[in-house]
Amino acid sequence: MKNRKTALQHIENPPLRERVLDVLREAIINGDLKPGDALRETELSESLGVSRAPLREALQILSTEGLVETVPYHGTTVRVLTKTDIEELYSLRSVLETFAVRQIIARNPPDHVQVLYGCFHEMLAAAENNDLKSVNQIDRNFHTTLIELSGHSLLQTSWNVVSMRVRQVMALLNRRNSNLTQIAYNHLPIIQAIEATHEQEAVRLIEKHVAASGELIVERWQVMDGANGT
Amino acid sequence: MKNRKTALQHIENPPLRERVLDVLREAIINGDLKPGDALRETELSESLGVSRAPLREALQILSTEGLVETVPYHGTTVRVLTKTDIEELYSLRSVLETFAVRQIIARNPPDHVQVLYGCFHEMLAAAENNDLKSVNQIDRNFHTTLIELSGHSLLQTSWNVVSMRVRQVMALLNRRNSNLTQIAYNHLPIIQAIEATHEQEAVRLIEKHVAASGELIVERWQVMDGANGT
DNA sequence: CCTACGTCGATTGTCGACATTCGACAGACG
DNA sequence: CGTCTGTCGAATGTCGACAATCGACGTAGG
Repeated sequence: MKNRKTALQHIENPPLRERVLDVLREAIINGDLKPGDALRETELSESLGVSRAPLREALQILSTEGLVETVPYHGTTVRVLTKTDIEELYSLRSVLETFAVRQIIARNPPDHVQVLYGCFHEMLAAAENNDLKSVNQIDRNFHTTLIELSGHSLLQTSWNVVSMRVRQVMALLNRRNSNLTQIAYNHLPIIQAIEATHEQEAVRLIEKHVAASGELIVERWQVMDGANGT
Repeated sequence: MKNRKTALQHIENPPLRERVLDVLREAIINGDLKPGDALRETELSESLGVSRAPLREALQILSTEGLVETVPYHGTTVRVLTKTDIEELYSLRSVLETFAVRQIIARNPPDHVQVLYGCFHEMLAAAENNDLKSVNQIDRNFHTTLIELSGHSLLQTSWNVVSMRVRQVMALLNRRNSNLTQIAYNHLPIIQAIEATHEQEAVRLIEKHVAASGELIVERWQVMDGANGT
């Protein structure tokens, strides 16, 4: 029985709370649950077919992740995003990704750039097929990979929170009619700068990349938010 | 009844889970609960005099905060800190504080430096009284104030996690026999650089300040960890 | 008609009991 | 004697029911 070659897939048995958590997170991130929506415990637990206990635990986690807002004795709602929230989101994202890039260059590990090039080529292929959904997914994957390659687990934890909120924002305003191939090629110089271990250049490019993305979002947000504010 | 002048204190009525959370957090941060200690639900709920439901919710939150580690069906333990954890902790802390300082200088709001000077003078007074406990508390307060003054609520959220772990580490190796007055004066140039809006200088000083603090901790950690590792 | 109070309903908070999981020990088998 | 298997116990996971809380509505009083 020892050292069996055929690596059988490990069977997971996650507690209910994990399943519930994933379902709710996806729903929020995909925009099925929109900001401001009330998450009533009784209602949700019935429609999910679980009791309130694991549901509440899932909501707790979502709350600390910042995807929902819980007011004691008053319930839980999907977090409403303001313009300030988005600005903060992208500015912190820039800080974290910048740090990741610096770490990658400092550790300069072997064949890590290859993984990034792999992402790039995938993205390019998807872009040429005009496959918006895939491009978005690979784009996320690229940035998450950047964080992972830093080898900094605490950074990764912080990133998860930021990353999920970015996904939520993106889902609420899916970038249509953009030049996908252009988006893909935007990532190339970043990879090259990392490969060449040009820290300053890489940092500059990442900051520009994230800032551009953020400004695009904030711009569209203004339109969506409509006529509130001065 | 309207516009009553005497500002009566608002009476809080936090759910049990909040109380439990605070108690456990304090216990971990203060070192009453040491890394590796098992947090058995039945045991804890009885000694705290609450049922397992609010206790579990508190543990969930501590888990996402990274203070404890929960393995499904196996229980919760106080997170064990490795040397790598501490290095990561202080490197991320440096990134976040640096960002905060840049934000403060960029927004350059009125009389914010005064608050920092206030912290400094308090710390100096405590240091001259050789009051280690107060110095530590004011030191924490100084850095938290720095984050708050950035006006970046998302940064504040991320900071909380880092901050609590730093407290935990500090409690496990309380810095004895240090020159308290020296510690206090270390903060002065940072405030001055912020006041003069010298961004580069301020960033440099903060990085140095945090790095020095981190190295001191890691050094002592080596000793405590004893004879494990090569 | 307006204000202030009391009541109601809906929702969250808390509890104790039961079900499930998993490691560890002990015993049977080769 | 070593290995495998079955059982047991202690812990977590889940559930349904009850209690506490708070806003909103309706009503009595001025």
